[in-house]
Amino acid sequence: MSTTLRRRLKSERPRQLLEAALEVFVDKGFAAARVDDVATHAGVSKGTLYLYYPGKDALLKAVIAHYLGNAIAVGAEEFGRHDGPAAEVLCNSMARWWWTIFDSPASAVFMLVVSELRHFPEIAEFYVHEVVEPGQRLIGDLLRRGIERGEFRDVDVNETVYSLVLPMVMLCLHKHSLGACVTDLPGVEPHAFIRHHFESAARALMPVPAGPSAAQVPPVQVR
Amino acid sequence: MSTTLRRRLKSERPRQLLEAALEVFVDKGFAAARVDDVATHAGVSKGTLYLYYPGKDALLKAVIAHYLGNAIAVGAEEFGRHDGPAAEVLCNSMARWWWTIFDSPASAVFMLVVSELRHFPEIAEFYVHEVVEPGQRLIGDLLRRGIERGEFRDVDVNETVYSLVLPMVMLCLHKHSLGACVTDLPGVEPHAFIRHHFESAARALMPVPAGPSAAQVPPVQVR
Amino acid sequence: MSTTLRRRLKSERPRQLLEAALEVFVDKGFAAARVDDVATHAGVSKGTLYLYYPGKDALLKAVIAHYLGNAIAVGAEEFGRHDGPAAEVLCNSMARWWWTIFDSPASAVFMLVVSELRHFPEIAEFYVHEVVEPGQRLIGDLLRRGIERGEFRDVDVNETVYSLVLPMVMLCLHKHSLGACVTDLPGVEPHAFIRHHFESAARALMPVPAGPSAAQVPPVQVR
Amino acid sequence: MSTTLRRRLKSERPRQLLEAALEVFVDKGFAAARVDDVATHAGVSKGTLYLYYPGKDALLKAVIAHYLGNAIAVGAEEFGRHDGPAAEVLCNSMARWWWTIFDSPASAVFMLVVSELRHFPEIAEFYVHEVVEPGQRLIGDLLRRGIERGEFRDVDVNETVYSLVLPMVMLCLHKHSLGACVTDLPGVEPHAFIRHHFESAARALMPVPAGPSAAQVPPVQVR
DNA sequence: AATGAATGAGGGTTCATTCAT
DNA sequence: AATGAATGAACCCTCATTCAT
Repeated sequence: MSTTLRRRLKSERPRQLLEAALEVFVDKGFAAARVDDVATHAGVSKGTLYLYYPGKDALLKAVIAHYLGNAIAVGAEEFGRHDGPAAEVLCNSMARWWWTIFDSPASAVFMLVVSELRHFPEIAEFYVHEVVEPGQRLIGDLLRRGIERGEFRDVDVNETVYSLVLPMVMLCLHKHSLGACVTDLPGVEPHAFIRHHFESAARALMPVPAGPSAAQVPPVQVR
Repeated sequence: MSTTLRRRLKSERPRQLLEAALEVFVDKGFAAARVDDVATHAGVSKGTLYLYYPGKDALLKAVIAHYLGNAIAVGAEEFGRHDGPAAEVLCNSMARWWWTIFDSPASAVFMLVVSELRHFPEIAEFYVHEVVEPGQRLIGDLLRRGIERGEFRDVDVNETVYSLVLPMVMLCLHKHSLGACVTDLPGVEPHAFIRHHFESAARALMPVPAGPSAAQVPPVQVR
Repeated sequence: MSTTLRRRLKSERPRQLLEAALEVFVDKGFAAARVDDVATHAGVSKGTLYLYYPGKDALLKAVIAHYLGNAIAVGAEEFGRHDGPAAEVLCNSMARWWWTIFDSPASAVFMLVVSELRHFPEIAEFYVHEVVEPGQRLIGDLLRRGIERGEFRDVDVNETVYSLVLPMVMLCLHKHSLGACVTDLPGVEPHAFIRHHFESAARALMPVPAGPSAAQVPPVQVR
Repeated sequence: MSTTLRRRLKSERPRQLLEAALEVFVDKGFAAARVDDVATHAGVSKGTLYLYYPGKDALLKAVIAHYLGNAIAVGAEEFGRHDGPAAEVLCNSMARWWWTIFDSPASAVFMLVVSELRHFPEIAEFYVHEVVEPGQRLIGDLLRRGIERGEFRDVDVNETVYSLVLPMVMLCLHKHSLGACVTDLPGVEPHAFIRHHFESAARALMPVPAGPSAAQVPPVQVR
C-alpha cells in the first residue's frame, strides 16, 4: 500500500488536514498562515479543504480540539496505572505524561492556544472546560490524596496545580518559539528540565521535617 | 499654548505609539493588528506613525526593545539593594522585581516575544542577547553565591534559572491570554502565584537536612 | 456551453490583459495607471490579474515583450519577400512594414519604451537586444547591399539606420501623444508622412549624379 | 558671493525649483517623482515649494513653459542672422539651433511633453500654440522661401517641416531614455546624427537635375 | 518667507472564500 | 469528491497637500 494510495483514502483527509494545519499555523502564526499552504502541506487543493472545514477559524478550533481533546483522559489513565505514594505518581506518571506531550506534535498546540485564545472565545471556552478544569481536577485530586495521607505538605492545591502545569506549558511554548530558533542556550535541555521540574516540585511538597531548618525559607515579601 | 501642546505631543509621539502598539498587538495579535488601529489608539493618523517608524515590523521590534531593553538592569539594581542571604534576595528582591514586571505593561511583551520570535530573527537575537543571557547571568550569580555559601543545595544552576524564570514568563502570558478572557479560574490569582512560586522555589533549594527525609523524593522516571 | 465560455476566456486571459494593459498604460501613463483599471478593461477582477502576472511591473514588461517580441522578425520576412533593388525594398517592404506597425496597437508600445526605459533596466536590456540590435542589423544589411551594388551613396550605415528609424518611432510617439489630443495639425497626416519620409530617405541615398549639382548641399556648420 | 548666499536669494527660487523639477521629473517620470525630491534638489523644504507653485501639476506646466517658452524666438533670431541661400540657413542656422537645444537641459522637456501631453490638456494647448505652430511657421517660411527661389524642390512644406523636426525631437527623447542607460550603441552619436540629418534633409530638398537619374527613386508603395 | 509635522485619500498586493466544472 | 480559477474586501504603505509656528 503506497503512500500515494494512503494519501487518497478519504477517511484520512481530516487527520491529514489537521496535521498540516498545526504545522503551518505554528510555523507562520495563525493569522499569517495561508489556507493554501495548509492544503498544499496536506496534499490536497484549497477547495478540498473547504469540503472538510467551513473556514480557517473552524480549522484552528478543530486542530486544538483534536490534539487537546483527550490529553486529560490520557493523563488520567496514566495516573490510574500507578497507585503508589503520591510523590511517585507525580514523579513517574505525571512526568511521563508531560514527557510524552512535549515530544509529540501536541506540544505545538499550546502555542496556538496561548496566541489565539483571546481572539476566539470558543477556543477559550473549550480550553477551560475540556482541558483546564479537568486537568485541575485530575492533578488536584492527586495532591489532595497526598496531603490527606500526609505525604505532602498542606499546600494550596489550586496554586500548586498551576505551579506544576504552567512551567510545562511554558516548556512547550519555548520549544516552538525560541527553541525553534536558537539551540545553544544552556539550561533548557527540555528533558532535563522536566526531570528537574518534577523533582523540585516534589521536593517543595515534602513535609517539613521538624526542627529549625523550616525557618530557612523566608516569607516572600514583595511590598 | 498650542505651541506647547504640539511640542509636548511631538516629543511624546514615540512613546505614545509604542504604548498603543503594545496594546493593539497583544489585543489582536501582531499579524491581525491594523497599523491604523495603532495610530488611532495613539491619537494620531496612520501617516504620522510612518514618520516615526518605517513600518509595522519595525514598530514591533521597537516595542519589544523599549519594554524589555532595561528589564534586566532594573533587576540587577533590585538585587544589588539587598545583600542578605541568597534565599532572602530570591524571595524579596527577585520576587518584587517580577511582581513589578507582572503588574506593568511589560508583562504583555512576553506575549509578543513568544508569538513572533520565530518570524523575526532580529527579535530572537535581541531577546537572547539582551534579555535571556544577561538574565541568566544575573540570576545564575545569585544561585551560585547561595550554593557557595551553603545556603542552597548544589543544583544545576542553569536549569534552576529556567525553573525560576519560565513560570514567571508563563504567568505573564497567562495574564494576556486566558487571564484576559476568564477571571474565575481558581488558583491563578497571580500575586498569590508569585508568592507561592518563589516560596516553593526557595524551599526546593534548601539544603536537605540530614536524616531519612531526603529519601522521600523519588527519582523522576519517565522511561 | 459555459464550460466552453470559461475555457475560451481562460486561455485568452493573458492576451486580454496585455491588450488592456497597453491601452491603460498609454492612456494614463504607467505610473499613474491603476491595476484595477487594467483588470476592469480586460473584463476581470483585480485579483485575477495577479493570477497571470506577478505585479504591475511584470505586466509592463510583458506588454512590451509581447508587442515588440517579433516585430523585427516580421520585418525580416517582409524584406525577404522582395529581392529587387535596395531602393525598392526600402520604399516598398520597409515602408509597408512600418505602415503596419504604425496602424497596429504596437505603435503605442514605443510610448511605453521611451517613457519607462530609464526606470526598468530589464526593459532597456530587452529593447536593446531584441529590437534595436536586430533591427540595426536588418536595415543595415539592406543599406550595405545597396551601397555595394552602387545603388546607394556610400553613407555611414549606422547613422542612416537611425535616420530611417527614429522618425518612424517618433511618429508612433506622436500618434499617442499630441496626435491623440489635437487632430487638426497640418503636415502630420501620418501615412502621408510615412510616404514622404521614405521617399526623402531614398532620395538622400541616391548616388550623386556627376556634375556641379553635387556642390549644392552645404556642409552642416554648427560651430 | 558664496553658493550658499546665492542659494538664499529669493529671486532665484523659482528658477532653482524649475531646474530641480526638470531633473527629477525626467529622472523618475512625472507621476513617480516626489515633490519632496524636487524641493530637496532645489535646496528648500517641501513647504517652500508650495509658496511658489500651487501644486505638482502647476510645477510641471511651469517647467515646460519655462524651457520651451522662447525656444522658437531663439530660432527665429538665429535664422535672421543669416540671409544666404535657404540650404545654408538650414544647414547652419537651423542645425546650430537644434545643436544648442540638444546640448541644453531643454532637451529633457521634450520627454515631459511627449509623456504627459495626454494627461494635461493645458500642456497640449501651450505646446501647440507656443511651440508647434510658431515653429511650423518659422521653418515653413524658410522652406517656402527656398522653393520660391528655386533652391528647393517643390515639396509639401508642412510634411517637410515635420521631417526636419520630428527626428530632432526624437533625438532629445533618445538622449533621456535609452541614451541615459546604454552608451555603446553605434550610430547615434548625437552630434554626428544632427549633421547627418540636416545634410540628408538638404540633399532630399535639392532640385532634381534633369536626366534619367530622377527615375531612380521608386514611389513608396505600402499597399 | 520658511519650515516640517501631520494628514488621509489612494493604490498595489494578498488571500479567504466561492463555485462552475 | 475534487479542483483551481475567480473574486473583492482588507491592509500596508506612499505622498501630495495643508497649516501652525
